[in-house]
Amino acid sequence: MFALIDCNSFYASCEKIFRPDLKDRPVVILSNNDGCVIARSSEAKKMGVSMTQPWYQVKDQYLSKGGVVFSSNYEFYADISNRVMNVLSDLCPEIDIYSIDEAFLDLRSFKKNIDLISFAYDCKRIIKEWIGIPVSIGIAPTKTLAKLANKVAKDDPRFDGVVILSEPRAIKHFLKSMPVEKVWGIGKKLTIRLENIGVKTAYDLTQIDSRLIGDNFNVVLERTVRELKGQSCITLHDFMEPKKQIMVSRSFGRSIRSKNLLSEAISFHASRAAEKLRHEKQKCRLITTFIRSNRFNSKIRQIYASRSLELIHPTDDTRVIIKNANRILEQIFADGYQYAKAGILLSDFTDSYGYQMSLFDKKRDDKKATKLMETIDYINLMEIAKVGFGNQGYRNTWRMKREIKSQRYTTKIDEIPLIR
DNA sequence: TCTGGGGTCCTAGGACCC
DNA sequence: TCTGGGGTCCTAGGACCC
Repeated sequence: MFALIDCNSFYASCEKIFRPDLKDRPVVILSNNDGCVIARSSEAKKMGVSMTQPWYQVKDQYLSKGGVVFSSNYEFYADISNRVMNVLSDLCPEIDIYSIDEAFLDLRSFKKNIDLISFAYDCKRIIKEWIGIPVSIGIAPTKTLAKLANKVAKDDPRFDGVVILSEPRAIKHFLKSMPVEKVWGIGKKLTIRLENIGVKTAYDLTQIDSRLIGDNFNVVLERTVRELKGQSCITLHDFMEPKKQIMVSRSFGRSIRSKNLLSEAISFHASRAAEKLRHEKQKCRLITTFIRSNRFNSKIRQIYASRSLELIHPTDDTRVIIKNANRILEQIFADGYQYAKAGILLSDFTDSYGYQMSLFDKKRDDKKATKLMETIDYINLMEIAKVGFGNQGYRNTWRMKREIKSQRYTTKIDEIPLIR
C-alpha cells in the first residue's frame, strides 16, 4: 500500500501559521511578478478565484470582499516544507518527496495488520499540531490510486481528509464515480481523445483493450491503466535522482528593448543557475539562452529566440557560464522587439567529482576557480554580504515585482515573529 | 499598464552509418 | 508508373505535473 500525503492549499496555509488573525479569511498567493494566482485558501476558492488566474482580473473584486493577498515567499514555504517532510520521514522512513507539498509513503514495510485508519489520522494530527499545516491523505495499493483517493479526501468534506482504498469492490465503485480527467497523468488533450472513444470515467479507462492503447496512445497511458487496475508500476525512488537540467528564467517587471538590460538579466539568471548547479554537485556542458516577447500581447510583434552552446569542458564556474550565455545573447538578439522574459537552461551534466577527459586534453588546473566559487557561495549563503559579478547590473528596471511579501518568519533572524 | 517558473518523460523525425 | 533495410543517436517539441 502507498499513502499520498498532500498539504492543503500549501502556500496559503503557510501564510496562516504566523497570522492567526487570518484563520477564516480568504488568502491567495501570487506568482512571481505578482502575475497570477497560484494558491488559494478554501475560503478564496469558495469566492470563485481560480488557479493561475491573472491577478489583475480578480484583484478589485477580491480585495473589496475582504480577501487577503501575498506575493510568493519561497524561502518561507521551502522551510515549512522541510519540516513537514522531516516529520513524515520519522513516521515512515520509506518516503518519496514528490513536490514541495506532497510525499508518497511506501507502507509495505509496515507490519501486516497495522491499522491504516489510525495511522492516517495520527499523521494528520501530528503535522497539524507540530507544524500547523493541514494535510489530506489517500491510501491505496498503487500510487495512481493513492493520488485519486487523496483528491477525494481533499474535496469531499464527508471523509474528513482521509480516504483509504483497499477492497477491490470498493475500488471499482470508486473508479466508476471518477471522471477520467481527475486521474494522475490524464491532462486536457488526453481527456478529449479518451472521451472521443467513449471513455468517461476512470473505470471506463480500466476496461479498454490494451491493444487499443498500444496502437493509439503510449506507454505512459498503459502504465496508468495498469496502476488503476491495482498493479503497481510506479515505485518509490530509492535515492534522490540528480537533476537533469536547471532552468532559471523570469518575466520582467516591464518589457525592455535594450540589449544591455537583457544582458544584465541573463547574467543574473546565469549566476543563479550556476549556484544551483554547484549545489547539485554537477557540471554542465550545454548552455541555452532564450529571450521572448509577451506572448499574450497580440498587438506587438512576437519573438522567441533561443540557442544552445556546447562547451568543450564541463563547468560549474559562474564566470564561464555568464560569458557563454552572453555570447548566445549576442547571436540571438534582434533590435526592435519588446522583450518580456529571458532565461537560461543548463543541461548535459556530468558529476563534478570527475569527468572523462579526451586523449588530447591538457591537464587543467581549476583549483583556483573551484575555491573562488566555493567562497562566493559561502559568503552568499551566510549572508555575510551579497557577492555577484559586475555584469549582473545594478539597475532594477528588469527586476520582478513582489510587492506584498510576508516576512521570512523562520529563516531570517530579524524577521522572526515578535510577541509583545 | 497588469497573464509564473521549474521540472520530467516520451516520441517523431532527421542525420548518419553499414 | 519501380529507387533497400536496418540500425543508433540526438534533438525539438508535446504532454503532463506541481
